[in-house]
Amino acid sequence: MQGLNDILNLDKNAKTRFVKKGEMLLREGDESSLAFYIEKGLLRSYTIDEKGKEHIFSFASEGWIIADIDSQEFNHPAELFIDCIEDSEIVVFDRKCFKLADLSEQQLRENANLLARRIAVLQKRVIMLMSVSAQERYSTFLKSFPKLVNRVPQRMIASYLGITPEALSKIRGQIAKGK
Amino acid sequence: MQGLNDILNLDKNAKTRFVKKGEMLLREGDESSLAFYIEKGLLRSYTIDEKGKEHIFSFASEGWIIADIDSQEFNHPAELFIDCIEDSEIVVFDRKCFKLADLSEQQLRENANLLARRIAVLQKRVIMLMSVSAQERYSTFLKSFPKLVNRVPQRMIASYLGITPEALSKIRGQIAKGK
DNA sequence: CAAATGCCTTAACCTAGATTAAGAAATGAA
DNA sequence: TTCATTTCTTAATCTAGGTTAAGGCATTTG
Repeated sequence: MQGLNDILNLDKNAKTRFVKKGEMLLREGDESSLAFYIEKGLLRSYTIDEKGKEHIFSFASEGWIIADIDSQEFNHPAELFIDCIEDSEIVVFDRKCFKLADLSEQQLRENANLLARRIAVLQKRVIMLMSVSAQERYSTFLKSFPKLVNRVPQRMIASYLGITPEALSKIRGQIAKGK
Repeated sequence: MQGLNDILNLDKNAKTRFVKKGEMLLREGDESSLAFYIEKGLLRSYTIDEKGKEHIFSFASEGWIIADIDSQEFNHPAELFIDCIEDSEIVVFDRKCFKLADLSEQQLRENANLLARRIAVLQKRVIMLMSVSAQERYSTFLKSFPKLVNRVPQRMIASYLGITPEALSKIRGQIAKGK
């Protein structure tokens, strides 16, 4: 994962901000190339469909970056909302800086690393969504993000897994009484 | 999309190969950092689950690159199989070269571009898999890849969409008789 | 503190898509 | 060409997970 120092090198204007639970940092439709490095706390990115239902695309806690890379890369307005699940301390920086001609080789390499890791996560996620049951997806989530489980509300975990809170509750019940 | 010239610059050992329909280029478990640029033809990458069922992760036709970026980035054995849907002409190159210290800034920038675009595709795919019906996913596929529709067998399109061939056939039937 | 709002669970019912099966059409090999 | 194999379709049945609804806990907020 890309660290804070790297970001401060990439964008000299990066600023630390303290944000409150529920505070919205990016809205669908925004023309923004901002990204957020989480110093402390927990954020999420998500879409809202025509029926008003939220679909969580990612969580990001300490040491992670959250942004709408898709729309930024193609200069589209944001598809994702980003807001805070906990009061958080974040570093706000501009991903436009990642494209500037005056980046060093070292910085370019770090950027490529960041992107490659994100691809890895997404590749796994797509394969999971296509091939395994909700129960297995939940088990995998528990193994992959053990520290998030107690910080993220159930309904958001359900949304991340692509199921309803009711379905997750049922699955948890089944696991509790020994499968 | 990264072009052929860029690849030849990145890996001087890149070689053109003519491969037959059905020919397997990468197997799950392989320790390989090969990637394939498609000059002409059509390849696919996919997993096979415990029940022996195939799940297609991606197609790649003229001008595209196909590889198991996840396992390559983390030096894991391959999770994906890659084989040919049509007789194809491809350029085989080694993604290890993308990490070497002597790449030019220009080449690093092209690599970052390639990765960012892949992220964009995957972000859209994850959101689709989580939030829209099989029928809508098929419609989106038709719009996104109109040239592939007649070259890829239905059952593979179904697999890419995360549904069974029977379900896709039913959907096509419904669309044919005016929704 | 109490009221209010959200969060989690349970349970009854419903539906999209899976499974199974079988026949028709296309493809390929000899 | 013929036979065999794979692909596509249709239809009957089944099931994971969605929907709706209602009650019990938490946690905000005044």
